[in-house]
Order: sequence, then structure tokens, then C-alpha cells
Amino acid sequence: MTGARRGGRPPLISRDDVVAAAIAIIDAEGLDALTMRGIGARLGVAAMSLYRHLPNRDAVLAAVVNRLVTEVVVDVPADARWPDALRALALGYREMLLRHPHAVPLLATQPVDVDTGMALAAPALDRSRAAGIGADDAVTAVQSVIVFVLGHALAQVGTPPGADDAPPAAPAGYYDRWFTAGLDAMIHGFTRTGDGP
Amino acid sequence: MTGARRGGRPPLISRDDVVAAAIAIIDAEGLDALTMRGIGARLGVAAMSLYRHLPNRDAVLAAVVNRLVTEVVVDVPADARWPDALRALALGYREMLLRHPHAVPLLATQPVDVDTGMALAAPALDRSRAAGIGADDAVTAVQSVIVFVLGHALAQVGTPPGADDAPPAAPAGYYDRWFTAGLDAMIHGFTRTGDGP
DNA sequence: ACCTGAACACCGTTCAAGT
DNA sequence: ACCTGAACACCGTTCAAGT
Repeated sequence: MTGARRGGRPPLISRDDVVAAAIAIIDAEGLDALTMRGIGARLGVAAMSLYRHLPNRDAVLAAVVNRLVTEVVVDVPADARWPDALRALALGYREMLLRHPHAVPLLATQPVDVDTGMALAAPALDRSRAAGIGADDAVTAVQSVIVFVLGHALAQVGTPPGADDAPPAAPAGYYDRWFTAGLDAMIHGFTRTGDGP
Repeated sequence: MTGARRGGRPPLISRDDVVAAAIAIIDAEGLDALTMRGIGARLGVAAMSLYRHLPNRDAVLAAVVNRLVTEVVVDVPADARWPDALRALALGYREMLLRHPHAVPLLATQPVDVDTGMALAAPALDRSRAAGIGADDAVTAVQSVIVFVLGHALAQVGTPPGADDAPPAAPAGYYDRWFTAGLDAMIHGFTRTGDGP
């Protein structure tokens, strides 16, 4: 009943193909290299064919963002408590960002679908209930952690391996240590059991 | 001795003019509307004249970022302690970001000159010494706070007043409350006097 | 229904030329 | 030294046409 397509030419490409090709180009050549003509070329199709599957370039970018967020793996052990669940969310999100460094500015800019965001946060939010945290407070903590992870990743990949005047190139573990310190501080601040001013 | 320009046609525009015009366009029409032709038009000059003062469009963007960061006002009272100095830095930086919402993605993407970043952080770092915090730890705290402020601002201005499908439009104080909670957590986490896990 | 080539209105940037 | 118009090699997107 739904979407019963009768007759007509069978499609050469799908919406998913377009999104996958876009991600491949971003990863390989960077965000600036992502053109409608380039996506078409990668799929062996004219650029104009893409408009049959997505309304415009912005829609491609939005779809890329949601696809990448969906691919985040949040590994929350069964016996994890609220602080550890927050940490697992942060680590999983950061892993995805560093796997797609050229896409980080996109993730920072394009809003994520509500459903996709909920699915990402769900494992952590589950543990907040067990810890007796109010729903609003839990959401605030999750969003704050995500925002820190994103901001930190932007700083880390901010001068991508394309710029000529890359600063002395921070030592290997520099960003990891900074990330851990910042995340620890935030999680500690959010999960302390209400003490003084 | 230095830069003694003798003879030649006097300049109609300066590098500063280009940067100021760029910021005006970004604030008024958004980042996408910032074109070399547009900047030229605003200054009553052909687009190609700009290349006499800045090497290319990316250089304009970099200059805009550094100009905006320079304009941040960090109000650290004379008797402020380390945690309050961190807070003042966060508030001042956020104020600038929300004054230039269309420029936030730029601030998130373009690296800031080392000198400009140092000047921004200096007042807070001063107070860290008085508090007996190690220099490295102080820098980590400052950078983490900045990264949180930036990430939060991205979330707040992420769906700018151009998008049609703006979500229910979060209630007025929503982002302010989230910001305060996240900042409090981070500052508390960074300034606690080293207790157990 | 899906794909295509040609065309339009833009970009950033280069170049040779003007004053 | 500084500014300019014309031109080049790109963009995203629309349109009328093909199968």
C-alpha cells in the first residue's frame, strides 16, 4: 500500500548512496571538496540526478550529520552508574568525531534530528533515573558533555592537515590529556551530591 | 625606516576597513552573504582591490575572528579569586559570541592567533597563580571553559533565524539556565581542592 | 519515475592595464 | 602603489527533454 511504485524507470542510485558518497568525499578530500558534481561523479551519475533524491546541498549536509551521529557507539556496561554512563557517551561521541575529522565543523553547525539525538543520549539518560537525577538535570548534563566534546574536537581538528602554517603541532597526548581533564571536571561537577556554594 | 611609503597612489581603503565591512555583512546578512564582491561594494571599491590588502578570502575570515576575539571584555574584579576569574572569562566570551551570532561558526572553526588568545586568557591566568594552581592545569581549565562556551553558543545559534523548520523555539531562559549549570559544573570540577575519586 | 545536457546566475581569483 | 574591467574556472540549481 505505502509507496507502491508501479511502472517507471528503476532508480540507479538511492538517497543512502548519496549520503555515503558524501561522507566518503568529506573524509578523503575535506568539506570544501564536497560538491554536487563530485558526488554525482563518484556515483557515476550526473549531478542533477541527485536532486531526484534530496532537495539540495543543505539537505545532503543534514543527512550526513544524522548518519554520522547514528553511527556513534555508546558502550555503557550493564552495571555502569550515572557518571560512568556520561563518560561512555562522551568517549563514544569523541571517537566518531575523530574518525571523521573533516566532518567535525559540520557536526558543530548542523542541528541533529530530535530522534537521532534521543537515541544517542538514551543509554546515559537511563542511568540517570537509577541515580535519582531529575529528568531536566540529566538532559542538561548530557547536553553539556556533548557540547564540551564537540568544542574540544573542533579545537583538536581546527587546523586540519591542509593548513601550511600549522602551529608547532601539539604533542601526541596533549589533546587526550586536556580532554580527560575537562571531562572529569564536568562529570564531577554534575554528579557531586549537592554540597556548599 | 619601516614602511616609509614614498610616492604612489594613496590607498582608498585599509585592511581594517575590509575587516570591519566583513563583520558588518556577517552580522547583517550572515556568513553565506560574505563575498569579496559584497565587501568591495560596501566599501565603494571593486572586489579586486581587496587583494591589495589581504591575500584571499580565508585571510579575511581569519582577520575577522581575531578582531572579534580582541573585542571580548573580560571583567575580572580586583579581588576576584580563581573560580570567579574563570567565570568572568566565560561570561565575557559568551557575550561577544551572542552579539555576533552569525559569526559563531567562524569562531568555532578558525584558530585564534596565539597572541590574541593569550591576551584573552591573561586576566584569568593571573588569578590562577594567586590560587597556587600549576600553569599547565590553569591553561587546561581556561581552554576547557572556552571550549564549553563555544560549543554551547553553537547549539544556541545553531538554527539561525533563516531556517524554516525551526524547532518549537526553546523558551527564553532555556539556554541561559543550561549555560549556567554547565559552567558551574565545570568550574566546580576544576577548582575543587583535590579530593577522592 | 528517473536521468541527462545545456543554461543561468553566481562565486574566488588572475591578469594586463590604467592613474 | 593602488585600483580596475574583463576573463577563467569553478559553483548550486532550473528547465526542457529524453527513456
